[in-house]
Amino acid sequence: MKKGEKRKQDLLKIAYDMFLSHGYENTSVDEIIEKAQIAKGTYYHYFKSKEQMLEEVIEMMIEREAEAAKQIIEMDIPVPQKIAGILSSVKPAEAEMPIEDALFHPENALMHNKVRKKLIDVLTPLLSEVVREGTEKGIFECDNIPERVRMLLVISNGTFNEGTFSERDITVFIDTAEKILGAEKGTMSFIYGLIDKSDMETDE
Amino acid sequence: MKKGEKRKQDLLKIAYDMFLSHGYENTSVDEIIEKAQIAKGTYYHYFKSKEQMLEEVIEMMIEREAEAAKQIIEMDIPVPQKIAGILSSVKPAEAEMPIEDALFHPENALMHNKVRKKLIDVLTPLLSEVVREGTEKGIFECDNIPERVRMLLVISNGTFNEGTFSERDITVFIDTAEKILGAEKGTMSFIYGLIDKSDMETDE
DNA sequence: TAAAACCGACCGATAGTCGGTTTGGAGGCA
DNA sequence: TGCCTCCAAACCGACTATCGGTCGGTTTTA
Repeated sequence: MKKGEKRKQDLLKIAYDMFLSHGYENTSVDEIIEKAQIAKGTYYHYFKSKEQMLEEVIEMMIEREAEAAKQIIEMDIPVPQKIAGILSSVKPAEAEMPIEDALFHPENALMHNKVRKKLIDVLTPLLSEVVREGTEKGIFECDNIPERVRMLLVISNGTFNEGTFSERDITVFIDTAEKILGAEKGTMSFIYGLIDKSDMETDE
Repeated sequence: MKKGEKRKQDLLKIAYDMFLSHGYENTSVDEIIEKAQIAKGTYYHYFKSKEQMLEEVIEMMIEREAEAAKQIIEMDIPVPQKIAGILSSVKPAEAEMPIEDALFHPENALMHNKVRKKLIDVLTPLLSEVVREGTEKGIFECDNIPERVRMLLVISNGTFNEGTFSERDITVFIDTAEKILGAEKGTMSFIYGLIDKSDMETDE
């Protein structure tokens, strides 16, 4: 890696950490260059704007998530499990990350949304391939697979990523997923056990 | 209405127009007070910050949408039509508004998302009541109505409000809606005719 | 020796502050 | 009723701090 390339990666890493811990809006370019020990001019030698830097940071995040998804696909596990695994990428499950937590603070809605939107775009084709595999094995029966998959991702995202959710939400989600993909009732019910109950409502 | 209250409403109206036409981020407080012919201090007498003003503007928008939804519910039309009508509130249909158009410009992602998130919260109970009515009439058959309704709103929002969508998306949405609510196949297919094709992909 | 990397003073715009002035209406009083 | 007092709400605009971004120039590197 060339000298400049290394520096750029360092800057991205620093920004990545700061954006997540304090939010994009609350992180100033001055703070970034101060932590990186470089001058303003150097920063703008590598990035044409703060927002363009955000795009690259998001790119980094997406690539990681996509890589994780691809690994799940390669695994020798039942198709429904693969789907559940990838679905967990959109929603922060029991994964190792304090990363995602910060993403939910109201402060950085901008980054939050850019990430999720792109993530859905990236995951749709990957997950579609898995579903197609499932139809061949007779587990699912449906047409328009990419559209259905995207819909699942949108639901998962919109249901489990916005604040809290209830046990019923999980039940309904499983039911809906089965119906969208044309699966036997109960095929996906194991998902219930995978959901991270920590941010679930306890009452009602 | 007291003097001050009137002024505040005027300011909100001005901000509402400007936020929609130029975006929240691209509208400065200076521009607002210039158009309103008041001083900086006066502005901050009514709003503690620009963002807090945005909250109030959004509140205004939500109330209007909710009011429109309530009117649809009161109407003497078949239950599925009511649902389609309210669903159209989340998604800009052939309605009279140049309003919504501006909401989609990438510039004001912030406002866009705040509005949609809140709108879903407000519409969920209203639409749930309609669906309950539908179950009584035997049109739908499902449990956990609020959760299912919210899911429908999330899908509608995530599918038809993010950039472009295809004819297949509509087909799949209708199919999914019927399955989520436990309706006969074809019950909701008239939705197809309601979708504003103007922002639909033409190719593929 | 040229390009890439780097520097930091400077700039314009912007959200928000602050100390002070004006206004209008409620209450006291003749 | 008419007038005065007084206080809070309404209003003012100069000022500040911060921030993203620019620019002309210097140093490093291959």
